Amino acid sequence: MNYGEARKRFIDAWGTLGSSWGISRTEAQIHALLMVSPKALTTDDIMGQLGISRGNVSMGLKSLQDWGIVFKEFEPGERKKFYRTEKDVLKLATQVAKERRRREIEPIIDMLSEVGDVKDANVSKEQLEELNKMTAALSDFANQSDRVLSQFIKSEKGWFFKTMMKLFK
Amino acid sequence: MNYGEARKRFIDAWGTLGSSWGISRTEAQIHALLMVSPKALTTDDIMGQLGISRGNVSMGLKSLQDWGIVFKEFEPGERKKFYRTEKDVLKLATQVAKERRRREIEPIIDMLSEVGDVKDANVSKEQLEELNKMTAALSDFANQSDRVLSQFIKSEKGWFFKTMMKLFK
DNA sequence: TTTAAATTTCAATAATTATTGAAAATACAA
DNA sequence: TTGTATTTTCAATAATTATTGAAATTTAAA
Repeated sequence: MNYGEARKRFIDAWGTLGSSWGISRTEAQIHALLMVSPKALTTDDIMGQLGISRGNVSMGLKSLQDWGIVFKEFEPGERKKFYRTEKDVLKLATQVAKERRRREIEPIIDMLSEVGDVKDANVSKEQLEELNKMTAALSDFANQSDRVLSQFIKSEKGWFFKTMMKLFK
Repeated sequence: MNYGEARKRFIDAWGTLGSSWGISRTEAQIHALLMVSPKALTTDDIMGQLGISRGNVSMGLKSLQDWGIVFKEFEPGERKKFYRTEKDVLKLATQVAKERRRREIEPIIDMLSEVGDVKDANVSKEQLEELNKMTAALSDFANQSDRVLSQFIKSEKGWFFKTMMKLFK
C-alpha cells in the first residue's frame, strides 16, 4: 500500500472511531491528520488536506484543545498559529480517560447521591426496593470505576501495562 | 425525594449517559426502565411509561438484545412477550465491554494491519516515518487494550476489582 | 496607533439520525 | 387450519447535529 492510500485509510478509520469516544468525525480526522504530520500544521493546512471549511476547522481545533490533546504553538516570525497533538498514545488515552471521567462519571455519581434513599408510601415496597437497589449498585460501580480510573490517570507511563502484563502472564 | 421524581431522574440520567457508550437516548431509557422494574415488562408497558411509539420500542428492544443486555421471555398463558434486563452491574459492564471490543477495537486492528508498513518513493522520509510510527504505536496499543479487555471479560465476578483494589492498596 | 492578516463566531443550511404510525409479517389460541 | 393479538418493518417526517461562509473580532507587524 502506498503512502497516500495508507494515510487516507488511517484518517478515515480514526474519524469513524472518534464517535465512539465522544468526538465528532471531523474532530477525529483533524486529530488523525495531526498524528501523522511530522510538523505542526496551520488552519489552512488542515482545511486544504481535509477539504473542510475554515469555521469547521476552527471549531474542531477548539474542541480538541478542550479535550487537552491538541496544543497551539507560536512560531517566531510567523503570524499564523500552528497546531500539534500529543503523539504518545498512552498519554493520549490517559488524557481522554481523564476528560471522560469528568464529563460522564462525575455527573452520574452526583445524580445517584441526589436520588439517594427513596421513601414513599404510595408505591409498592417491591418497586421502592428495586429502585434503591439499582441506585446503590450503580453508585458502588461508578465509585469503583472512578477510583480505578483515577489511579490509571495518576500512574506514569508504562506502569499500567507492565503491571497488567505481569498479572496476565 | 419521592419515588416518582427519583425514578424520573434515574431514567433521564441513564438516557443522557447512553450516548457515551454508543446507545441512543431512547434505548438507554428503555434499559433504565427495565433496570428499576421488579418484573419483566411488555412493549405496551414501556410505550406507556416512556411515552414513545410502538415502533420505537420495538427497535430499541431489538438493539438492546443485540447488545446482549436485554432478554425476551415467554410467560405461559400470555400472548405478549416480556422483556427483562441483566441487573448485575458488573455483568452489564462486562457485556458492553465485550460488544464494544467487537465493534470498535477489532476493525481498528484490522485497518492497522492492512495499512502495514508503507514504502513510497514519492514522499519525504520524514512523512513516511511519521505514518509508520503512528500506525505501529496504535497497533501496539490496540492489541494491548484488546488483551486486557479479553481477560477482563473472561474474569469472573469480583476478580477484577479485588485484584485492582489489592494493586492500588 | 493603523492596517491587514488571522481567527472566531454564528445564523443559515445541509446532512444525519431518531421517531412515528400504519401496513405487513408473525405467532399462537381455539 | 382460521382469526386475532402481537410484533416488526419501513417510508415519511421530525428532531438533532454538523458544516459552511461571511461578518465581527482579535492579533500582531509596521
